[in-house]
Amino acid sequence: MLNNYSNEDKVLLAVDCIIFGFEKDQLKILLIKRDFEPEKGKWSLIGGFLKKNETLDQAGNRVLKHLTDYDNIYMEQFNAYSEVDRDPVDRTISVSYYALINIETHSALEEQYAAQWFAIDDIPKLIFDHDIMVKHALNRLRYRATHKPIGFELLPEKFTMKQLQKLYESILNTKLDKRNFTSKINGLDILVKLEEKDMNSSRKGSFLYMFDETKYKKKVEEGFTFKI
Amino acid sequence: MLNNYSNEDKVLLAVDCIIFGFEKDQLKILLIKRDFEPEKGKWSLIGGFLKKNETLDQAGNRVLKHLTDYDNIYMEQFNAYSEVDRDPVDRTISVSYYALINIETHSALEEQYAAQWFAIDDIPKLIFDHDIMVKHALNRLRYRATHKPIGFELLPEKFTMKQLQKLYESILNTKLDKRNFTSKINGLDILVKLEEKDMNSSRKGSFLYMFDETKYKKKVEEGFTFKI
DNA sequence: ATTATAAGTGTTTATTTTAAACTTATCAAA
DNA sequence: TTTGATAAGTTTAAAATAAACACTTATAAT
Repeated sequence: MLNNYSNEDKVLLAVDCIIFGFEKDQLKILLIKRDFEPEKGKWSLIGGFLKKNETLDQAGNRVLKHLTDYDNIYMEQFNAYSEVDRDPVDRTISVSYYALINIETHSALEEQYAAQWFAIDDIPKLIFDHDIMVKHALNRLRYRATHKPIGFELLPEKFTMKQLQKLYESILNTKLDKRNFTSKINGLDILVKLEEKDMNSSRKGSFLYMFDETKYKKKVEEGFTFKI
Repeated sequence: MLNNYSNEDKVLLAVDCIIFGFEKDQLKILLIKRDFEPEKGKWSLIGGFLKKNETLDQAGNRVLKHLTDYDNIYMEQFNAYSEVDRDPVDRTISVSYYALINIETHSALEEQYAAQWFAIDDIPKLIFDHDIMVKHALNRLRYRATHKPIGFELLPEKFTMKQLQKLYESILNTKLDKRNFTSKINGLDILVKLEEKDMNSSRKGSFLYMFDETKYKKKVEEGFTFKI
């Protein structure tokens, strides 16, 4: 028997990232205009090739750091795509990640890379199989939102209860009852209510909240079922 | 800009399968004795390399067909493993699948391949990162069992309510109350109760059931939450 | 002072889940 | 043929959770 794998086929391995953000009460994803052929000028996910000496997680982080200049963005791997002709240039298998980022603090290099945020219900046609990746990423994010707290990575540091509700509504694609939502979230005991109010959206003003990071992360560990 | 990917690194892509079966009231996985170096003679998952002209799903099916001589085994991809040194021979990324099979009807070629079924709480040390793959596969199977009906692919055609309960218990690693379990399962409306009884386990005999395949598959589509 | 607006808050009902134990069918042995 | 042993089969009540639902309040602008 062989003790090497020299007869096996090698392939290119790409990492593609669905970058979720939340802005103006809308869930959005970040896309770039592809700047090389084929499909140059078409909208595309952010991606890159795995290098010899890095893990997939590292490749994903590298790709995101390049674009956003931030390290340690929250990412989760979710599926590998392997249709033989998915990339017309060369046989490429893609492992996809979704990432959650705070749009305000990561405004960074969007212009430089011809990147643009698109509301989730207004996504243009994407290259290759990227459309289906986005669909799967959204499903995964929905699952995430109903089994672990969400928002820490997506919302600004201080946010209103309404913003949090809108975040859930846009992820779950549904309307929620304000009273039920509030008591469910308060029941999780992951928020800190501040004295401060946001006076932009009403005369009365709405109290701002922050996540209690320790409690939040503990709940992420534990998991639960958030019934919508 | 380049319109090819000639500067990118290519890697080997493997598919590894965690094959679940259910026998003697126990959830089991099928392992083989690796017959080449390195780690020759050690227990290992069933796997193989992705070929140039097949998808990952096809590679998984090919690997399983080779071992069990069956096509169209139920499989689900669940994670890619990419630690740089995970395989000492060459850089290899593994995409893992779990498969569900009916041990009785797939007894097939196990001996020929030095394959052996191991109860899930009695798994030997495995090569490389296969231990962690098994752990993740079990988590995924647990999730599967609490969100879609399970059993069709794992149980014999006719089975008792107790067998089904034992299946759930071994997947979820918990004890369930017989009365609550029965009414929950009956509530799903996916079983057909036969006139026939299995007289092996008691004097009274226990009724045999089959899955109503149409209803079962419909529920698999829909999904639900099975609270344990 | 009045008005307009979004924020904030509680209770009741319906549904789901959990807990919990006795009866029944059958075979084997007396 | 009666009796005993064994696992199969069944139901209800209490508790917890989720869903439905509408009025009051704080504030800025007029």
